[in-house]
Amino acid sequence: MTEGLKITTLNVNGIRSALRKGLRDWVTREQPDVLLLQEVRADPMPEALADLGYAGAWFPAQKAGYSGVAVLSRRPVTDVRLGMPHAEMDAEGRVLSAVVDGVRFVSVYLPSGSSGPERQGFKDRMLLDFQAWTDALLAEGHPVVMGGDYNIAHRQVDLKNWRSNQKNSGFLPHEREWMTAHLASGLTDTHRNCLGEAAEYTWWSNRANAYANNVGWRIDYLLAAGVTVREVSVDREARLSDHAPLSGVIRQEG
Amino acid sequence: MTEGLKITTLNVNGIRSALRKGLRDWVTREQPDVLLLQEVRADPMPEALADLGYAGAWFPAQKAGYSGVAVLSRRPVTDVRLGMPHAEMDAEGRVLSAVVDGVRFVSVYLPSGSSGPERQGFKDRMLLDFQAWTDALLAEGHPVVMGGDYNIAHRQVDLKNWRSNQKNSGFLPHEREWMTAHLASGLTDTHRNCLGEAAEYTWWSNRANAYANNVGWRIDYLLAAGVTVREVSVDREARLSDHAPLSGVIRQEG
DNA sequence: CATTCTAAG
DNA sequence: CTTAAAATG
Repeated sequence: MTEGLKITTLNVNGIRSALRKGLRDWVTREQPDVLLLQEVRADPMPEALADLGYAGAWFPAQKAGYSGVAVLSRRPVTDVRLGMPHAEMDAEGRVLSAVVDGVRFVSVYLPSGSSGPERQGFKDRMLLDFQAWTDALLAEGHPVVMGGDYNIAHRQVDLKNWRSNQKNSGFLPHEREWMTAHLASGLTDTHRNCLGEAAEYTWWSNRANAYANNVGWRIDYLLAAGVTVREVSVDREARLSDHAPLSGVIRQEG
Repeated sequence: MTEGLKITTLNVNGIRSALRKGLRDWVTREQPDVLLLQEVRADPMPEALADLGYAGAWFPAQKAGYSGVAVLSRRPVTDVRLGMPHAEMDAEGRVLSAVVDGVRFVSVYLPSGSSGPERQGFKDRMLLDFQAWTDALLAEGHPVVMGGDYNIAHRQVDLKNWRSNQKNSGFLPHEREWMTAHLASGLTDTHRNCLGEAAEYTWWSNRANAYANNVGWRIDYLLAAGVTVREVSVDREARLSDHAPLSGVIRQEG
């Protein structure tokens, strides 16, 4: 039974750092049933949540200390899938999925393109491949919850300074159009669905005083197909990394 | 006039780390006239002591973040000499000297051999070259004060566990013999001279609880030729790095 | 600005 | 165990 299943997605920016900053306490308090983590950056990832009852799968990058995603769950996990059928992206540990209670949970970490044209090109190629992979996944007809760091703000309300960022990676027109098409392929933006225009940012740069001034971006998403996610919330106060945990609860359709 | 000149030698294990740990406060309190620093590990070294009145010379390693020695002084510094006339060691920034008040002050950082045979071989070659350089320096007939991290404990009293370290770099028989010959070439071990068998350790490993258990080594020296150094002391409580500052005061001969 | 990994001690 | 730098975000 998926009714009432609580789910959280979080870019931890280093699992060890997030543990230092209180991830264990946060998990103990919030009691998510499924955790979708990105940018784990530790191989092997410390099994620091095992004693809290979480098991699941890691998919690290080939390069040590870089990228990597995880799906952790307090309920049995089956049918783990590491990566997409595409060597280029899979070397960086960016897509991992597993089934819990009949729902396939996907942890995804799309690349940043902000370090230069080469990485933007990589990001653009991954957008194409990830959409193809998503299309095939949705065609299977099973419920899907997809969470992660997309490194894309969809609309103007999804970042503080949209005007000055129109030429910056993360808010480029073709990235925003990709996100529109991604959602149109059959995924609900549950955060927008629950909170509408009041949607909150999920990431703040470490530079300057971005967090204090709430100069943020909404680049983390909780998307759903064939299942409903309610009570979506962003824990802005958590400070477990430069991203905020994004959580929701699975409810029966209708 | 060199009478009363206060001198300190210290392996800072990263000048920035030592600054974080209170090097500025320590210098303000102790008021050394000449500072001989080793393992500066920053290029360019922050000029963090300039406003306290210290100027002098740096000799960094070619490799960033590695080794490097400095001579800093509150009195005018002349005749700076970078390295020895030997390319192999000078790439690692291990010997630097300068004249203050007619005395040549040498900051020396002999290599560690503990990481393997290759580095022990390098250390052994440097022992030969450094002794030849020292012989030539002493032959000039001017007063010399030489301070630094020799990475050699001379006698059994100079380390806590001499028995178990007889086959470890830093207490190898040929290293100890080299130190005996080094002193015999005309240098006084001012620390032993002042404190005798009560000589204190100057370095404690970061591993285990070496400092708390005083499992240390005396591997830093303040040596003198043609000039007398009195009131030699080790500031075990300073905790500016894994080494303790070793200080003394220059007094007139006799 | 913050992270992890590396080489080195 | 600790450091500084490198790469990366």
